[in-house]
Amino acid sequence: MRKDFKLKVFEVVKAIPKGETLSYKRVAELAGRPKAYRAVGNILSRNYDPSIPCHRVIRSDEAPGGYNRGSVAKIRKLREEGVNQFRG
DNA sequence: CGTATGACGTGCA
DNA sequence: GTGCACGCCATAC
Repeated sequence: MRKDFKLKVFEVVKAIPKGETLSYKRVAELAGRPKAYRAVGNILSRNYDPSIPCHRVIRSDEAPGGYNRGSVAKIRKLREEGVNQFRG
């Protein structure tokens, strides 16, 4: 069911280890819909959850993408965790 | 139920 | 290297 995709996305995103980052496409693949990276960002956006490290999810271009709290906060958090500049 | 949107990704000029 | 347009999927209203 498509709904599982959402739950899966949350599981995957929540499974992201500190200091690591996954691209929306990567998450979509792990979630089971390699072509639903579009929905991944959509889900995180429409369903922002404080228990989900969605800030560890970035674009495939190493770009921070967006963030409900502001892209700046996203980058800031990543740097705080150890991600120097999305360049691993 | 049906329509429109979006925190994306890839190709081409 | 940069900018524009299309496609693809699920969610929310």
